[in-house]
Amino acid sequence: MRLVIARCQVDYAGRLTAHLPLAIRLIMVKADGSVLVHSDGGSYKPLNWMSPPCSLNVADPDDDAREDGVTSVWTVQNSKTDDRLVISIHDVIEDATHDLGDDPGLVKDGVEAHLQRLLAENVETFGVGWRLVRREYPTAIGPVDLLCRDETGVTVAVEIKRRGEIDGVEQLTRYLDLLNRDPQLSPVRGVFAAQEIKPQARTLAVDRGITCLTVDYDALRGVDDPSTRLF
Amino acid sequence: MRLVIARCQVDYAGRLTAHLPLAIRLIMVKADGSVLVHSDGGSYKPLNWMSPPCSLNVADPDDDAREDGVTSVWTVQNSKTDDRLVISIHDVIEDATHDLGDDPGLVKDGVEAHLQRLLAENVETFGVGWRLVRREYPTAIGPVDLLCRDETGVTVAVEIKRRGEIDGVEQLTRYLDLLNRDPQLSPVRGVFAAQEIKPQARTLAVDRGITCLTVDYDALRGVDDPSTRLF
DNA sequence: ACTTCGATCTCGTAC
DNA sequence: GTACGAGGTCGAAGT
Repeated sequence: MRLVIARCQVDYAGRLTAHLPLAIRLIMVKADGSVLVHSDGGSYKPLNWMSPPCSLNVADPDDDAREDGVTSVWTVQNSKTDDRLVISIHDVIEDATHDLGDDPGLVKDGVEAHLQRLLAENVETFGVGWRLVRREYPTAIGPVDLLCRDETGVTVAVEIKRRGEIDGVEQLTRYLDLLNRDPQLSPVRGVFAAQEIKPQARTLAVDRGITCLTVDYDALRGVDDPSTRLF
Repeated sequence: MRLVIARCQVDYAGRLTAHLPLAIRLIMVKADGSVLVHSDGGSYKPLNWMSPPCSLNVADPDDDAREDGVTSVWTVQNSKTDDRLVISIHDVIEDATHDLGDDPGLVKDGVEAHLQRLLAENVETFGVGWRLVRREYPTAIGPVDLLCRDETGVTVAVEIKRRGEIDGVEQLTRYLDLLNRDPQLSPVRGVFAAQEIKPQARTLAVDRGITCLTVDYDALRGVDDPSTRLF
């Protein structure tokens, strides 16, 4: 990884065009060739960047640029698209390179996929006698998270979210409209399951006859682990 | 901005939990207190980070950690939420601080707002004889991007997106429901215009009788009067 | 202050 | 490889 602190100007042309006026910034060149331009604020997103695969070319400025104080022009060109980042460097304040080696990568826990897997493996969370028809049941407008049958054999579409908001209720409503057109399945009822359901989403769901279920992720994970089972 | 190259382990606990095994990484501490942990690959997103407002506390490791080789423990705590990032530092390879000053910020061109302006100025893109009634036509549930009349005088509501997805079709549907209640306007038909329309969004739109149109931004900018361009 | 929505979204994952 | 949805999304514009 190469870290350069420099007074520079940056221009991006690709999916849009963007321009950064002259200022001191950090330019990070990663081992895979990607380039990030960071200022000393904001959040994790760089002001400008180029994603891999790309290549960096360093050239001398033309006469006009040299007169403006440019000492070096870095062109970062994406190898697949025609996206291009041009960094006009005026002054280099620091330039250091370090070998970081490979990164073992991030391990995450607690995202929606885990919740869906846990619920698929424990459909009795919804009620005794429930059966899973399939996970990611396909429809023309996208897959339904879980398709189940309840203890009476009625089909149930389950929408799972980490945080239940109105969008999720709308999504489930669309699925129910579509599924209920299929005489093989109809009537289909809906369950909206989330770790946390916003009051507005709950109100809308109930108004549409959709059952809401808040799920305790830690408790559900506990069900999976025999050592923590109560009996 | 402080740049530290260090062999470290990182743990995040907040909206999810995440863990980074021991490796050499770049730790960036920005002037606003935010912290970014980058590896030497991937794209612009850090492996882990803490957004402002937050504070950094440096402490000595406890005995267990010290035996594992930890020399210093950095705790970055968000001031608003209870999100917390814990960086266990084993070896510091470099530690440098630079004053970057304020950044004048990014100037962009080519985003959805520009697409809307271009289409408003070139309604014949939709068909010969079309007229623009107005841009941002106000309704009780928000403004319709473009309200037009087609060559037969029928009112058309146009929803514009850079990338057309299901949300946009839902939005247009709500506008059409509302506009069709107005006897002065009814019948109103819909056009969903985007640089790129996802198959699922297209399916839903067609099912609802909405016309889909993919727009070539560069071609449209080509027919545009150069004097009205941003740059 | 709060909400809504776009984004060079990025990133994972299923098909 | 492509397509789709989630995200510790971030950030800006409008209310």
